[in-house]
Amino acid sequence: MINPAPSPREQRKQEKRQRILAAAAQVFSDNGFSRTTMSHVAERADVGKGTLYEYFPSKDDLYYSVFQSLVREVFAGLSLDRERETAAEELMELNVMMVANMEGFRDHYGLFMEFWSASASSHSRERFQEGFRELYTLFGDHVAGILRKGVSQGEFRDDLDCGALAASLVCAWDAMGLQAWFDPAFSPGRVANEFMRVIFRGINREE
Amino acid sequence: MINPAPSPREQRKQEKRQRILAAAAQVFSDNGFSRTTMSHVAERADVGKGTLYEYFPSKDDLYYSVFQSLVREVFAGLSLDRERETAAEELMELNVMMVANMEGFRDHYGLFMEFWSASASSHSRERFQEGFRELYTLFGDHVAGILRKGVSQGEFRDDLDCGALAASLVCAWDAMGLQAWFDPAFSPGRVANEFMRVIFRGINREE
DNA sequence: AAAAAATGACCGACTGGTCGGTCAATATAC
DNA sequence: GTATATTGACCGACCAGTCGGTCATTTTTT
Repeated sequence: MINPAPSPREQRKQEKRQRILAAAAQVFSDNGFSRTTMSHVAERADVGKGTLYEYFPSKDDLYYSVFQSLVREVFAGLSLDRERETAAEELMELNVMMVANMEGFRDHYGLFMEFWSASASSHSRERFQEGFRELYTLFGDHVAGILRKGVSQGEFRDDLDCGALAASLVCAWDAMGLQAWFDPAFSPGRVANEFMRVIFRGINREE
Repeated sequence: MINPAPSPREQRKQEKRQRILAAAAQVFSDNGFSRTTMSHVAERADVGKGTLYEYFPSKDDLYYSVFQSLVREVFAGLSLDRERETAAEELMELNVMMVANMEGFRDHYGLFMEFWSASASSHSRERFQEGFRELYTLFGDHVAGILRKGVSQGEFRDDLDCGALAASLVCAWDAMGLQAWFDPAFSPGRVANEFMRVIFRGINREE
């Protein structure tokens, strides 16, 4: 153990922090950044307004913390370490996880949208941009890695631009989630599957 | 002539309306909705604050008008009516136009992001959602139409789910623009071309 | 064609309300 | 009893939207 021992005091503090974070996520998600007030968050978290400021220095910081915790949650929902025999299997499994994630995070898409737009114009846009860039490059690199593995194992054609293709896959998945949020009739599962079918036919080496 | 004659007064009014709209687009784009003040817009448009309210009933309305005018501009940048011999040609030409649009609108992506998020949580989310849905279904239907044409002409495989595939193409293009905005190193041209190459291999009937 | 009258575009000081953040008072933990 | 945590009343910066008044332009009158 590196961490000595969480004093009960410290522990309660962490719990309260989490409670505030959860309440904030909820309220931000329902009302958007500028229409949520700190009092509202406090009420939802069942603490006094002043207490919020014991845990987070400002509204902006609270917002950013919600962002961070959601990003972490997204990563947690994706297990990127499971290795499979073939690259195709890995890619397919990734697709399944993405679709599951899209459906699981449907409620949070409003939040994500605002985070995007925060990274465009918010007061603390740099932090958000940085966070997103990290997310995308990490994920994109992972996908590119799978593609390269497939190429070197002779599963996929060897004339692929793996970096570019990985980027476009990430884009497509990303935007499907967005569409699904927009349009209740949109079925990410159906669209993603048809999409992957075509992609596979496009990248597989013909025998 | 149906329109009788634009009195010089009326004409100047229209011009000023445009000037305000342009200034507002600029300021909203730079600062985001909630951080732009009407005074700021007025200053940028070089009119008095009260004048704004002669042309637009409220800040929300002004914002929505900027949205509308930008959507119109996007459509104008796309010529969807040009017919080509083959569906493949049409699709490729669409790709070229999309890439051109991504590059042309790079400066406006910040605005678009906020519009998205406005359609999530803004006070007038219904209007924005409606606008976006219209945009996407129109465009998606167009792409689906091209795919169906290709199928019936025997260019493309006949087992395609054209609706789903069209939706995923639209998603991919959409998100590429977004990525390009995020990451200056991202080359939409390169990514989109590689992407289309794979897609074509995936949808073409093998001989 | 010149003067008078009418119009409506234009303006910015002002108001009413909102909300992030503070801090003195209070409660709780140890 | 002291330290730590919590609270909500309070402050003041900020801003959308209003309104009474000004003035350039157009229309009507003479």
